[in-house]
Amino acid sequence: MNKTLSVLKAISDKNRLRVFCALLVHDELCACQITDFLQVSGATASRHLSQMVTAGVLQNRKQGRWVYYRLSSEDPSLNPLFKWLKGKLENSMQMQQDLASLEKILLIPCEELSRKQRKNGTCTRS
Amino acid sequence: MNKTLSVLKAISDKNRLRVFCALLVHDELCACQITDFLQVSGATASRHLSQMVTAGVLQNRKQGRWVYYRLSSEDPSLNPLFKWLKGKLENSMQMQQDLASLEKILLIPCEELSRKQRKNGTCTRS
DNA sequence: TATATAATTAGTTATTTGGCTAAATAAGGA
DNA sequence: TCCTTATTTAGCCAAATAACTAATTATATA
Repeated sequence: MNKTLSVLKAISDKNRLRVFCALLVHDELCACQITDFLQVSGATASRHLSQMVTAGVLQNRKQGRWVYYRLSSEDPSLNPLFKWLKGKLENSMQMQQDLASLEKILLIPCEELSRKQRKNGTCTRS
Repeated sequence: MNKTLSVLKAISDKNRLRVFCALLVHDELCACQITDFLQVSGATASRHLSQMVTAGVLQNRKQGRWVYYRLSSEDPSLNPLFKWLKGKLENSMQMQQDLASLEKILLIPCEELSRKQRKNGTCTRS
């Protein structure tokens, strides 16, 4: 039960659920892209992401200085849950808006995103 | 998305998930039985239950002074989630223990359960 | 009608959670 | 090697949450 609870907690926060949705569509996103997308500090994004990894919802890989996140394929028993969430969320307004803003973010190279984040101290969409 | 979030929040607390599990097996339980089962004050149980009703996970019916709760059948789109949870949880240790203690609770008439709860002020299993 | 009582709501308190900044870590390039 | 920099961790604070007791509401029955 505790394992299941941590999975549920990992997706029952708005920002974490938004990340989950984003990864339903774009199978891999960099930490800096997720930070820009959520409009929170890098530290906050990082904490959300690591909670999701710990719960087994996401997995990550490091490539140079960048860390890329994707939905975990480790535990196939989560698939029905993922599928259900996809059905529930794919037509939500929030998700539509998020996907639109992601399109723009994905046009910007990671170096530039990170530079902007460093400069702004905290989240301010240019 | 907010609707889905409130469903997820409704089941991502340990005590609420325990209630959910109990109702997977016993399709209807009285508030006083749930209170005894969770070993919390009646007020606390009541708040958990009403949160689950508000989220659309449970429904209730009043019969005299007693209120009976069951899983909601209002929104069939929740069924896949319920089914998934059932599969994940039915073999958990916690659920086994909970079902065992429920068996004992169900032998006691509601009047007596409530009297005990009133007397004890707060939760203490006899 | 008055009393007893099951459940809920109000009000309080302690804990948890989510956000921030600053410091630490890890990796690439001069 | 030393510097830059993407991410994570540590430490702090405010808001949300879950627990309790006490007060209220709603229902049955004497």
